[in-house]
Amino acid sequence: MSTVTIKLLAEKLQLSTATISKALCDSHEISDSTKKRVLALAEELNYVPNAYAGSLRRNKSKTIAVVIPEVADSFFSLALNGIEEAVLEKGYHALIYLTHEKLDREKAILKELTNGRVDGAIMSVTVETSDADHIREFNKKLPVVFFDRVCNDLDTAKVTTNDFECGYNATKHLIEAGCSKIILLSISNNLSIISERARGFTKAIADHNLNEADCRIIECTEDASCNYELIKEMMLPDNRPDGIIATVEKLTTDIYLACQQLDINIPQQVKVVCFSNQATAIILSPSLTTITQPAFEMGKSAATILLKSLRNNGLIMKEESIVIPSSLIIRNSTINN
Amino acid sequence: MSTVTIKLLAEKLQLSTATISKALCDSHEISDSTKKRVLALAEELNYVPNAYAGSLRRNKSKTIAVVIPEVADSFFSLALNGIEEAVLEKGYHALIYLTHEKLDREKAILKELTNGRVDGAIMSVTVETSDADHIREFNKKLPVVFFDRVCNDLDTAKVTTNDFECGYNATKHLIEAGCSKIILLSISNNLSIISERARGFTKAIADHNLNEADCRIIECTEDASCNYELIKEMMLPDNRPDGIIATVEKLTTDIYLACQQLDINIPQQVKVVCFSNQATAIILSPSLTTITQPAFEMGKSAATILLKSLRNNGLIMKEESIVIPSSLIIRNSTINN
DNA sequence: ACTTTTTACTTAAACGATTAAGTAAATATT
DNA sequence: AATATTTACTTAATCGTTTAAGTAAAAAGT
Repeated sequence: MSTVTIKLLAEKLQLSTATISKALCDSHEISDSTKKRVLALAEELNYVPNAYAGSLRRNKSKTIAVVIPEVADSFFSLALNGIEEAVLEKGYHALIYLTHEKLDREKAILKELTNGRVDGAIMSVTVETSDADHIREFNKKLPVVFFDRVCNDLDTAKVTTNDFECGYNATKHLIEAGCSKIILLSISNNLSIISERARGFTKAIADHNLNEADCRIIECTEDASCNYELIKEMMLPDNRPDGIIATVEKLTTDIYLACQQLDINIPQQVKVVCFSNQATAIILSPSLTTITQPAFEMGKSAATILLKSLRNNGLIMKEESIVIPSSLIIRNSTINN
Repeated sequence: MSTVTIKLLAEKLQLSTATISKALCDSHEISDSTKKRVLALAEELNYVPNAYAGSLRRNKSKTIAVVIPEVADSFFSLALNGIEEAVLEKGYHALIYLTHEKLDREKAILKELTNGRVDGAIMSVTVETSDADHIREFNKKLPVVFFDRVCNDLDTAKVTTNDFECGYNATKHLIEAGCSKIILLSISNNLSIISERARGFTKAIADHNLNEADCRIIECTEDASCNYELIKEMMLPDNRPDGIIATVEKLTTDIYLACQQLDINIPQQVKVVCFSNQATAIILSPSLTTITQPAFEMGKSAATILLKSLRNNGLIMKEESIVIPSSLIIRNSTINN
């Protein structure tokens, strides 16, 4: 019942460990008959090479790290599925680390990972990540690919979606549906994705000559109950918006609940569009207009880029960066009457 | 810029590697002054111990595997968060593997993992997993903790929720709300959780003297569009149910859509309860009665049990098994009038 | 003052693989 | 037939740690 190693195989076959090792990777130095004997015994004894012995010797772990804020919303869930698919295809392994939006966690994780445990990382930064020193330090040793929430002052491949355009189009869509007092619910202006969406929002407001004072950007917090109160307050009659854009999925519930509570009709009194990948968008009442991100593809692309670079020299071409467009799916929450 | 190893520290301080190693783990064999010098240099040079060298030597990887079907629905997402929390707390690492409900994948994953890569596994089996030989084989070498979808013929710790009761209570709730033709939407009777829920369903039907011919169990498939058609067909006027219990979250959308399409009113014509952890249940129209599982806690408990066993001898007490109850949250989809 | 114990190290083997370098026998070349 | 090359191995070093066993000097015990 002891573990089956190359050494054991060697003993049983009266060969050296070198021969076994070479036979197993089909080296030309080994005769066909020996290869067959080795393979047969390996099969019989259920030999599985020790993962770490090889990693240590070759300084390659065949493992990548996925460092993301949470896996709670559907974006990261779907992205993780995409990552796993790419990783599986190439025989790699994926370690998962959640930062819970804490910069300190992100730093600690990256520092520990420079010890050979992984060959590279895919990450989406926390809301707190404003400077990129810790990532740059990591990146001196190992390749990094960003997806979705990127760090722009780091020169590496990034997989993003067209956040600026989406911010613009969502706003334009609301304006065309008749909105003139539009609010963008943000969560952090640190975040690349949010600031891009906000830029698109602002530009659309300007391009369409809306009163800029009526179109504000409101920062929400990490605390769901706070957000609910914030949104309710925002919806008080005196300066109520007629359009809302939520930059993150989880605000959907707060918005719908607040409107229910205050007896405000969507879409008649306020139109709503959310950046969201929720499957339930279609069965909400009214069904929710969303900007749906290509989450799965983004995860898969990021992993593919990283793995490709690992096949070469571990150098990542910034030019590998890719923008995969999201789609505005118009449903009843923004349709007139 | 070369990697900082114990050997390098040893050279710089004119000490042996053994001394460095011992100093770093605060061994009593090393003087305080030496320890200080070592720690200081290690800090200065940003020494991080090579993960695999240690793993190889001690035959411990400080890594566990999470083997689950998908990470698409909110149950597994939340569970993964719980697992990550426990793993983080103990300084472990988590590798994630998705089986995509394929038994072959599950087998291949488990086989590869017997090579020292992980110290144990947490798993929730696929719908195809009817016999447990491959898991038993794995379990001969390494500890396994099941959560949610368990294998009952394996003698190890299991973290489950009270599926039987929940099946019973959901059914009872529908009966008390006036339903008499209740349908349970299943996905596979292989699955421990589903068969338990179905047992509860059947018992409640019997206990309340409902006509058993009117209360069927219908198997859905992996294919979402099929399920939609299936549900639509089921809702045709001739033998339409007045109550539906969905054993998995993803069926929610199909049910609501089918009812919208066929202009069937929930809850007046049909009452619906779903096993679901979706945050949006509350804003559906009507809001959805759910059996909400303690997903986060289940994941965390499973990880905690595994890690605890690893601290000891890697032996898992079946007695560590724990059942964490779900809650029936009654909302408008099952309320009369 | 002598032995014993403790302190603070070092030496060297080990974990399980890979691989450069060496070697003896078989085969090919001239 | 003598030399060169190829084949099919083996030996031994290596990756970066940990740890059992060894050791010399200092401290303690008698």
